[in-house]
Amino acid sequence: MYRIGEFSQITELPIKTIRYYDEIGILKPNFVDPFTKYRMYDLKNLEDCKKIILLKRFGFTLEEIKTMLNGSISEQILEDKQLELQEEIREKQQIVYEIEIMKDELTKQKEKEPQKVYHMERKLV
Amino acid sequence: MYRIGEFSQITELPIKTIRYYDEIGILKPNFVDPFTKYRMYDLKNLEDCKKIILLKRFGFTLEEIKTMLNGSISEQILEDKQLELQEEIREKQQIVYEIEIMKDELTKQKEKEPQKVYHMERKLV
DNA sequence: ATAACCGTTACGTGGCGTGAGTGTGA
DNA sequence: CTCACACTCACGCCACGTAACGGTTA
Repeated sequence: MYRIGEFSQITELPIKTIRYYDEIGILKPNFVDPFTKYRMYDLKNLEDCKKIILLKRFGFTLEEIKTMLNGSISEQILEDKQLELQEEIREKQQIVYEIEIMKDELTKQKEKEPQKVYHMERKLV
Repeated sequence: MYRIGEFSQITELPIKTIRYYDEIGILKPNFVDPFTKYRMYDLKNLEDCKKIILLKRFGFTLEEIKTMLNGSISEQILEDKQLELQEEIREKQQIVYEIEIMKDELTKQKEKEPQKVYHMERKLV
C-alpha cells in the first residue's frame, strides 16, 4: 500500500492529478484511512493507472477512459482512434504547407521593402 | 459598417466568439454606438479577422496572435511553429503505431479466450 | 405587437495548476 | 519543535458555449 506521494513518484503523475482522478471516479484508492483521510493505493491501482496513462496518451478523454476501464477495450474503438489521429496528421501536414506559403509571401514583401522606404521618404519630403 | 450578426455570417465566427475577441482586446470593433452599444465592424476589422482565423489555424494562442497583430509576423516564429507541428506529427505517428501494437495484443488475448473460459468453468465446477 | 437582432452578467467545460490554511507522521 | 507529507476548499487557466433576462430595430 502506497501513500499518495509515493504513488505519485512511481506513476510520475502529479499528486494533484491523482486526487483529481479520485474526484472524478476514474482511479479510486484501494483504501482511505477514515481518520487521517489519507489515500492508500495498491498494485491493482497501479495497473489501472498504467492503462489510464496509456489511453490518455492515445488521445481518449478521461470520461472515455472511465467507461473503457469498466468494460473492455474494443478493437473498433482503437481503430477509430487511429483513423482520427491519421486525419489530424494530414491536417497538420496541410498547415505546415500553408505556413510555408505564408513565409514565401513575407519574403516577397521584404524584397519590395526598399520601394516602400522610398515611398515613405517621398512622403517625408 | 456591419453589425455583429452580419460580421458573424461573413467571417463564419460565432457571435459569442466575436464578442470574446472584443473583450480580450484582439479585435475591437471600429465603432460602438454609445446609445445602443451595438458593435460596428468595418473592412479593416475584416482583414484583421482573416489574419486571426489563419493564425489560429496555425496553432497560435490568441495572446500570441494579439502581439503578432500589433507588431509584425516574423518568419522565425512561423518556422518555429512548423517545427513544433512536425514534432507533433511524429508523435501522433508513433501513437498510431503503439495503438497497432495494442490491437495485436487484444487479438492474441481473444485467441486464448477459449482457454480462459475453460479456466472459468473449472472454477465454477 | 411581433420577431429578429443586440446587449450584459454569470456560470460551465476539461484537465488539471496554484495557493491558503490546517492536520498528521517520524 | 521541526519538517515533510497529507488533507480540503476555492479560485485560475484557455477559448469559448450556454442560459437568463432585458433593450433595439424593422
